[in-house]
Amino acid sequence: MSRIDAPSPSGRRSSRRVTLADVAARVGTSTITVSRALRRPEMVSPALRARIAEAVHELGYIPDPAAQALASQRTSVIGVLIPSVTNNVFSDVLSGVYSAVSGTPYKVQLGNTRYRSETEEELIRVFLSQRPAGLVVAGVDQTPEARTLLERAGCPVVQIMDLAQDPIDMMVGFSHHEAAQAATEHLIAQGYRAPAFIGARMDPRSTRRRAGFRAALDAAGLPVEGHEMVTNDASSVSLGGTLLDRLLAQAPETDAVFCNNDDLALGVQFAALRRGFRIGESFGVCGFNDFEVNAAAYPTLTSLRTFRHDMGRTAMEKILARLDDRDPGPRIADLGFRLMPRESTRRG
Amino acid sequence: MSRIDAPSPSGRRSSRRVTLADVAARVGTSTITVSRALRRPEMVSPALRARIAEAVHELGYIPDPAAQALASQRTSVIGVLIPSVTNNVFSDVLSGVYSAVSGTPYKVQLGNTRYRSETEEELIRVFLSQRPAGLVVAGVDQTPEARTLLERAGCPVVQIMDLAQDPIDMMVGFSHHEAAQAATEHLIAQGYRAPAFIGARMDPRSTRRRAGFRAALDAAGLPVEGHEMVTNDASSVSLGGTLLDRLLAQAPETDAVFCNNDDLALGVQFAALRRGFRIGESFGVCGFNDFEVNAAAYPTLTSLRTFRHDMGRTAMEKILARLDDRDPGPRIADLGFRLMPRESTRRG
DNA sequence: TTGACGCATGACAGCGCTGTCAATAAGCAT
DNA sequence: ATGCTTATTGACAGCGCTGTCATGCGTCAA
Repeated sequence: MSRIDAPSPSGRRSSRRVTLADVAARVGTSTITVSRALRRPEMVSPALRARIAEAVHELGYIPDPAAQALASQRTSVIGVLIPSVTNNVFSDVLSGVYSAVSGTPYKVQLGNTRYRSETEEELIRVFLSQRPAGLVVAGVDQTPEARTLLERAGCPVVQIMDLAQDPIDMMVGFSHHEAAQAATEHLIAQGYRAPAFIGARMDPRSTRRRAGFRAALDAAGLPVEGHEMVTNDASSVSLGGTLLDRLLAQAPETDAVFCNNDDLALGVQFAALRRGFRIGESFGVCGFNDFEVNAAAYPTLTSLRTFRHDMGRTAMEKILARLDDRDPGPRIADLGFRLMPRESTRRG
Repeated sequence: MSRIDAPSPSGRRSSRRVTLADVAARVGTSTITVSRALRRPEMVSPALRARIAEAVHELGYIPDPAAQALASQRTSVIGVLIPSVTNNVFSDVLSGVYSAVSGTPYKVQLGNTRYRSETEEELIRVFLSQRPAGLVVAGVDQTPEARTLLERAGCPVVQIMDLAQDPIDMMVGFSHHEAAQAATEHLIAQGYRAPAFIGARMDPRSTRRRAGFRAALDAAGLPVEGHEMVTNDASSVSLGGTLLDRLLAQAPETDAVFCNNDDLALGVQFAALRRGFRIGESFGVCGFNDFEVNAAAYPTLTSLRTFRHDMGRTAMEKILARLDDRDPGPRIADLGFRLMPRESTRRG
């Protein structure tokens, strides 16, 4: 009984898988040559290569990733660790990731850290056990253990969404501190004299944004004390309104709000409309990220545009470049940000 | 030279992987017993099991998924095929998927079909080549080839987001036709006499929603002709405003709009505020899905709530139940919908 | 006491592929 | 013609794990 005719041991599948051996038998060559024809075509003569390609097509051969991984000690899986799948920020990043990876033989595997570093560390272990081709992690604030694991990963690693001086390997992000500072300076420049900060889900990046807000107030000689309203709860539009209520109870003189993100800013704006505030004139609102809704909102909502899609795409392109032995560019890529002034801070 | 001491052939990794053999050697048992202790603990005596667990912990053993997959002809990967990673509808579904899968040994692998059935079919082939433990696909409108592939997949398959009479295997969704009809009936019941439909990204589910809209108008004896404004472009908030402009140019008598989704509805509402319409009174707006923003919007936005998180979670629970030989419940799960009447259709 | 039975454990092969090294043919300068 | 390099192909083993079947041992009814 030849190996090829043997039924699968478990009998779970009715149709036996088409293997390299089947293709090789059809062409009359060896399995290793078929393998090479598929993975490193330049090593196989054009004539043989064509016959192999034909047989592959006729038989509908698809490589078994598990066997490839086991034999080669590498996979085509690129792991992406993000804190949330519902946060629009990360869906944009993901769309960039997928746009870069589509058309390549690599696959994305997502890990949801839920904003918890223990979960992140655990997921890193799980991913590494798969010998991934590359890894993308959100943020620069990994635990020391996680950092060590990643440094020894033996594959390209990109930290995204933030910047720091000591990349594990590569980094694609922007300065949250500077971006928030620029936003706050805009409020001050527009003449608002009592700007406040509203924040939810105070992760490390949000904390840096608050620091940028404080730096701008300090530089302008404006008081910070009492002009912040933050929570660690998950962000939402309605929470923006809630936090505005609390803020105004605490600091009624507030004439502008810089929000951690656009959801909160939208919620603030809806609540301000209810209160009859003249948004943009006596009351300024600025968001963060600049989602598509901002330009359509009533009034249109000032924000700090971040390049989330580009971050995902660039991170993945750097990994792919390294895997292909091409130049991945600078270790640290600062994608910057851009102030988008709109009606909500127009000042008449 | 013992096998265990042999250097890895490629030398790519500095630290050799901890294998089952290492654990077995430490405990003084065989690899197969260690394997069983981990996968089917009831087959191993408690005493041995405890010593194995200790050795696993001390050595930091993590199984190699590729080797497991190759030997057992099954993986712990559950594939999820969705049309978009940025559409909030699918991020909610995903969060449900991840909530069900977290804590289990299964991993989610995402496929982005980009609303194209050829891409979907190709991804199904790629996923099947990995022998997934289960598969989740969006919609019920697979190509005949895709259907055949999925029927022969040899693993649990769940179609989500929609309902039909002939599930490939299992189905979790709701009736888009009935939901849209209910929304339109609400507009009519509130006294709007010239309701229109606005839609973008007219995929099969959107098309069924339009059919529901038409059915409601027909039943009420109201004209459909000229009261629809649709596009196949991707949906966005600003597009809602654009489509409203076009609609009003075509049918100025329009006194209410039922939108394909909440993004469009929000855009319609913003544009209507700009035009000075009295939203909810002389001009009604109704969305679809009921995102969190709706309840906070100004005015609050009527919508049809769908249970997206639950769809993802239920689909995954059904797969996990089948994998554990538990009862997955009915083949077809109708999660329904719920009208959420708010200010935007209040009628004074 | 004996045979049947179930439980716990082990030996062995092989999943489908690729790394390594060997073999052969072809090309080329001397 | 000779020796050497380059291009093309193949043989073989083994990646780390699990399915299958075999073995040993204690239990229990007859």
